[in-house]
Amino acid sequence: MAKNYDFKDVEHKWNKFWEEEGIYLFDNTSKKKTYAIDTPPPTVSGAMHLGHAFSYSHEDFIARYQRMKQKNVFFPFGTDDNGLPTERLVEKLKSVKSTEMDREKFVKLCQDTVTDIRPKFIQDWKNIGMSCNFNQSYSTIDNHSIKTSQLLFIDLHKKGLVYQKSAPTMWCVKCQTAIAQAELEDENFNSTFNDIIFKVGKKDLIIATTRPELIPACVCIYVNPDDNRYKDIIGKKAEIPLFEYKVPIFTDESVDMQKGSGAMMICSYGDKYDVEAIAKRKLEPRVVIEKNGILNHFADKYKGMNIKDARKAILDDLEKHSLLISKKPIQHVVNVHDKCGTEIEFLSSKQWFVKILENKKKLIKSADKITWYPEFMKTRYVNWVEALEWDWCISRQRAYGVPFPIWYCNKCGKEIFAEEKQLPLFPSKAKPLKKCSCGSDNFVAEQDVMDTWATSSLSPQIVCNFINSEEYNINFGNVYPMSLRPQAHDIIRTWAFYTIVRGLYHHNKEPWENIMISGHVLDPKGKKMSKSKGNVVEPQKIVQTYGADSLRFWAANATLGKDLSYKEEDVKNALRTITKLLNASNFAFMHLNDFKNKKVELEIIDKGILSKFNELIKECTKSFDGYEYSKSKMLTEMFFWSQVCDNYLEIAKDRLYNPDKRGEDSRKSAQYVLYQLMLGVIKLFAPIMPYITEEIYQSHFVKLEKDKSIHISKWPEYEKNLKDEIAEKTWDKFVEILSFVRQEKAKKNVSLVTEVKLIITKQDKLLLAECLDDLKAVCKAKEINYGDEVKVEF
RNA sequence: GAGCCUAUGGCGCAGCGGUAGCGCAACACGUUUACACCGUGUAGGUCGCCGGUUCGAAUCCGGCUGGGCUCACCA
Repeated sequence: MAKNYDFKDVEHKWNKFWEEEGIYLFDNTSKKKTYAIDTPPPTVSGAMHLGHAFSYSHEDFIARYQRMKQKNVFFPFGTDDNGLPTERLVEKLKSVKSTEMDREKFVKLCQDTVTDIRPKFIQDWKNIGMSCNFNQSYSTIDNHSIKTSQLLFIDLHKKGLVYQKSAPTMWCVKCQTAIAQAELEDENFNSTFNDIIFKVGKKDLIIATTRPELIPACVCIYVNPDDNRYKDIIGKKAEIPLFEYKVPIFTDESVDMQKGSGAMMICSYGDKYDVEAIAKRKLEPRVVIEKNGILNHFADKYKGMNIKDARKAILDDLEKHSLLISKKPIQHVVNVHDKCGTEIEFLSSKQWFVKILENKKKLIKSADKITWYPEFMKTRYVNWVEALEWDWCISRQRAYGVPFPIWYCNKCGKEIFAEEKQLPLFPSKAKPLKKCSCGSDNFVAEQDVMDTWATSSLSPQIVCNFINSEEYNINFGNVYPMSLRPQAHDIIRTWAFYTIVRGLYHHNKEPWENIMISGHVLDPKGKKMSKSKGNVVEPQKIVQTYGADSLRFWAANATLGKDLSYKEEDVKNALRTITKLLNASNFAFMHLNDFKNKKVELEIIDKGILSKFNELIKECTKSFDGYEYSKSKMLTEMFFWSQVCDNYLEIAKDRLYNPDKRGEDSRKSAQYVLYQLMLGVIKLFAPIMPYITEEIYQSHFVKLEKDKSIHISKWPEYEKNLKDEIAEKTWDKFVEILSFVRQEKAKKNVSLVTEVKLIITKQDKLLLAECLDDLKAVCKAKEINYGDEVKVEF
């Protein structure tokens, strides 16, 4: 059987069984304690990647462990399938451009596409053995989620925690939407640092810039008040090269005299510094870049060019007019949009913001009310919150997302919020229930949609059924706050942070008791996996080749929060353990035909290993309770391999095969221990390797155990009265002598079945008095004699 | 520039105050009635460097160096 273990068949068989039998269903009528997991909804794409397989395995270990601890595990599954990532996916799959399409048609296309690919995408999660409540799966754009998101947006408004403001905001000219600080990424670019001549009267004022295309956006010049070079021009006006208008020259202490020429142009808007300077001086901005990245009338003859072309044209013209002194090549780091890699701009636009900055302290305090695994990840959260400089911009000028439940009065401009009974709502297809206070009933719908994070940050409210829709039948207050948020570390600043914000703002309570952070998967050399490097490993291929248990067994090697290098060898190794489990249980049940699970008088050596196994249970339970599944896995693996297989099975053989010689009682004792050890080991492995453990459980144990599946059976419990120090000591000494004999035989290059004479000390004899027959048999000793030291004679 | 993590046999990792462990790889031997997808054994590390605390440090503290992640700067 072992040789032909067909994991594909086995995995398929048990997946079907679990689903049909409803093994993982969440029972909301149960009196058991609930353990609720705030599962990350993965962004729908073509396929699951290895990083997903890695961290979702980790959370499934915990879910399965808690289920075996007889908790009522609530383990919902959702997908995140709207917003920019989805739009980009649809554009790619369908070869369309949202900006060139009718919005309604594009939205429909998005819905259809996602509906189409979602089942196959979710199948990847089922294939790695996730024990989620797939029957209760949600999407962040289904009606339930839209309603939750809109209702809680209105709640934010009622509480004064959200505001609309027209201000310079971070903007992506490619995606043509505002973005939030959390969506910034750094990228290194080659550029030039250009020294350009501005005229002040007849004098030359040199200004260094990397962004010459923003010269027509310049509204003033800054120099440091202590900078002697520029004392004489302060208060005068500088003439803008090529564009022939003048701007004032101000002093400001924030100017770094060492940088560039010490004089800088303030443009609308080059960066956050510009935004602040223009606001501080109350200057009239000249916003030269339009939302699509094209320069406007402020750019005169460069109007209609994109940023890159304008930069080149302006530099060329400056050079022609001898206004460009130098063009030094530099490499500098620029903020780009994480979704498309485009350099971000600052454009003035009207956006919705959730207040963050005024509540930083409270948000930081929240970190202490949640237990972080591992603890140092809390620091990342705290650092991020401390460093925040912008409120959370949640509006996006995109097509496919949760709409804002808002209209504006065409007469007086007042904003009208939808009423709760209207939700979920598409404002363009509905009207406010009442007239505007100005008497008008002419409204225009808000066109923007919400950022996906504005909805996925409500995953606890969505899955715990805050709004009480029929699709979910969970009482919110009973499940919220949830027990655990599992996620990877890259989204602490987004998902974890935003979920905490929403928890505090809506319920004045942190959303979960615990948060468990996984690391990332690296390639065998410890480098990030990326398509461009060609070092990407697909989890479904691993599942095909080595099985889901092997993939999971490998993933269980990772300690929390730490990255792990992927090595195929390690996955292969998992298969070894699976085979070993099969062989060992086959051996055990060869000898358990007549076994009735009844307690019998145990031999001392059997008491010894049971006592040790009892300690293992204690350690594994402790590890799992602290989310250290890797420790539990390692300890179980070591115990199974070296104590159970290498030693106990060998020791027990004589009694199992020769009851006539050794006595029926000694065989019964071995049977009992064999049964307990094998059952215990597969239970300890069950959260990690659900298929092979179920296979063994169902082929052998289910006859005597009452549980329908190992995954709802009881996690082994530490039993105080099994502790037997003398028996353990006996076991240790026994194994020590056995190892010594093996060593001696290896030295002589003889087979382990070679018969020998064994000499042990009188002290050892005392300790081993009750198991000398076992020792004799397993060492193939013709006789055991006593001397001053342990010896083997051939 | 700042914060966090990290440095342990060839490789991947555990250990986190009591004189180094696991898996892979290597080597030798062994077919032994669960298993050659095997067994037994051997070899291989003064735990990055310097200092401190301690009876005692891979383990705690400080500094340095290297690696990684994150944030900031970005005229």
